[in-house]
Amino acid sequence: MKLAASVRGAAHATMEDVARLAGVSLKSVSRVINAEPHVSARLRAKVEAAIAELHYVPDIAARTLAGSRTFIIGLLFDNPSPHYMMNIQRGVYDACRENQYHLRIDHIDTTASRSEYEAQMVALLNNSRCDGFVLTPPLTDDLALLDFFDRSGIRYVRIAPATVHDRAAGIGIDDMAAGAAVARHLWDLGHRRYAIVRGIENHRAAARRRDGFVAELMALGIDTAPFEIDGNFSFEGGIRAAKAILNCKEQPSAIFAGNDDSAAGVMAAYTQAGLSVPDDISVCGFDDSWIARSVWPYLTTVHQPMKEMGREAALLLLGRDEPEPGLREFDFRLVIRDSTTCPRQ
Amino acid sequence: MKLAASVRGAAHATMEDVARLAGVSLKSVSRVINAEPHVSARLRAKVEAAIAELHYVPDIAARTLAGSRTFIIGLLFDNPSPHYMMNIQRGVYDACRENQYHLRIDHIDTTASRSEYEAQMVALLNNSRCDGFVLTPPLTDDLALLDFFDRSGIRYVRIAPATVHDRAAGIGIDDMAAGAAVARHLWDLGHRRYAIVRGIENHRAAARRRDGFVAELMALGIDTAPFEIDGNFSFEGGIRAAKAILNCKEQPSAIFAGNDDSAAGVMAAYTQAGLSVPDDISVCGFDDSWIARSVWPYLTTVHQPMKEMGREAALLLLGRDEPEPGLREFDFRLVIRDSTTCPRQ
DNA sequence: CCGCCTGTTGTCAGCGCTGTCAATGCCTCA
DNA sequence: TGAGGCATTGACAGCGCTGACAACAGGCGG
Repeated sequence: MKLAASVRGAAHATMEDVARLAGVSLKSVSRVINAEPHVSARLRAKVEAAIAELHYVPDIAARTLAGSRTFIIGLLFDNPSPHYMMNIQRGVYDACRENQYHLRIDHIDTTASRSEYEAQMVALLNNSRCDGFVLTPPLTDDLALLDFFDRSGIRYVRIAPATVHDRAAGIGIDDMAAGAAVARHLWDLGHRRYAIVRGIENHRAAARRRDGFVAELMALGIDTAPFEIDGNFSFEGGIRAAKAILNCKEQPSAIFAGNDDSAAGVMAAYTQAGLSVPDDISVCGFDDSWIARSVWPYLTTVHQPMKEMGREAALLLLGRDEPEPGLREFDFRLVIRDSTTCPRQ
Repeated sequence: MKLAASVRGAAHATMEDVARLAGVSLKSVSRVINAEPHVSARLRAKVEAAIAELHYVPDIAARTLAGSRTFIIGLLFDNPSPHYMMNIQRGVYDACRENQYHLRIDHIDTTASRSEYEAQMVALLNNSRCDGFVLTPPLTDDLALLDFFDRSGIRYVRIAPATVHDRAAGIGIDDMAAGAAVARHLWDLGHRRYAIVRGIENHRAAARRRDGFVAELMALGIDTAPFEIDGNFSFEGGIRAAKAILNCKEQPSAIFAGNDDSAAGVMAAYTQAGLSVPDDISVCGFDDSWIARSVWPYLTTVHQPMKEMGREAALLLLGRDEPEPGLREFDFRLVIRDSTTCPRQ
């Protein structure tokens, strides 16, 4: 019975089995598997037929040992929002699995002292080598880390890079435009007084969204600059920020938060203060993460295809050759739900 | 410079280097690394000194290829709550990393038809072998899956098993007692009318919490059985459940939800209906996941040390020998926050 | 004093694949 | 027609480790 056979560790087919069946050399099978050049169509066809017939799957351990690749991709993060990371992780993970790669997840603490920071990087590499790293914000724009990787000859792909796009491959959305889209949505609703809840300090992409938001507002003809305050990308940070906003003399009618977690915190604080979202205050988040639909009212936010972005990042690293530098831009989408509406008269 | 040397893929020390430095055979080094018996203390000390001096780290690929272990642990899930999974994953992941193991995450759809279901299991194993699986609910109590693993001679550890504890190792809390603790908390607050928002149907541990909750209420002398309705462990499910509860003739003053996500949904629906949590309705969740502190009011819930449980599960699988059957019980903790209070007069 | 047993250490052949280098066949151009 | 060049294929030596088995030492009873 097939099932039983495939299950009990019963002799998986090896490359040698394939070579024998196809009547070619071991090396030729290897060439086909690795899509190397200089392989005739006829040979390739024979080998592929044999592979299919035997259900052959290459052994990663042997490939790693013999070759120079590790078949591991690293995902590096230092982001307080688990929702955000989870979506990216899912995409990276899927791409890895489909290609017989493993995923390694590592945390780097960017707030550590300089020397501790370097120690973390060295430990990262000593611990176990990998074929490339996917960098998420704020690591994406951490020049020290990029320098370190460049010096070490280690490949990486940056998610949501805000600076030096010519430096390795990047995946992102047009953050300025996304911020502008939020501004237009709120402006069209009739809002004229705004507050901004910022992200974490070194998250450059979040800063660009804020810039796009403000620039669009200026273009639209706003008369008072938005009140700005840090929100730390967290629910607690959002609560603190909202309390600060509630203490302002001039109350805004709309708030743009750096991510969904802090937006949820803002909504909670307003609700707690006896005010209604969206009737008393419109709130807009960013990311369209899980939490955007785990709060009431459902959050108006900007959807980023995080999973697809993570997937693309991994795919770039999977190839044998250095991914082209430059930014791969994905589409964002303003998702209008229940947390934004027209301001009270 | 040390850093540069360790970084540029510069000849990692191999077992042979260690053997030479320690003046012993290759095999002896291998024995020390694998903690095999029949190694004298003196030899072990020499080898360990050499390992430390060379910063030697065994090569997983070589170990996998030569030996019978894969150094991969699989985490299997089919749970709609990402928060829950994330915490477990973190624990499993940490344990793997510390021990130079890899983590593989796989999804099994338990709602698929019987034949599709079997196909999923076979694919699981064909795809890439691993040294053992960590099973999370509802997979934990899926007898078909357990049978399949037993037949295939594959090791596994069950998280939150509700049945057949003698069948392989299990990790969990005393779910009956946890449900009872919630009952007592609500009862002491003065509540006498309850509703229960159930989890997903095949999640046996959730059913046991519900049983413990009801049993304790009976013991305490409740006169009306709680109204029960499914909540699907999701925010949306919680909203639907709350709407159904709001349609009841007899309104409860307290609701016990199967997990935090559905509890958050319940709170949102009540708030939306113009009612106040906790003044009009007390709500208690389960798990103490991220969302419990990402909603307002902060959720009263039961804390399970999910990360530690995941960690322990992985550790059991890491050893060379079959983990002892039986349940390892962890402590839960009722976390009283803001979503529960005394009922209105 | 010998043989046997237990505990300890070593030898060696691969695990399944890739990189290097060599061999082969075929085409082009002089 | 022959030399040179390129495309295609193959032979073979490991990668770093473990499993099977051999070898050796010291302690014991007879």
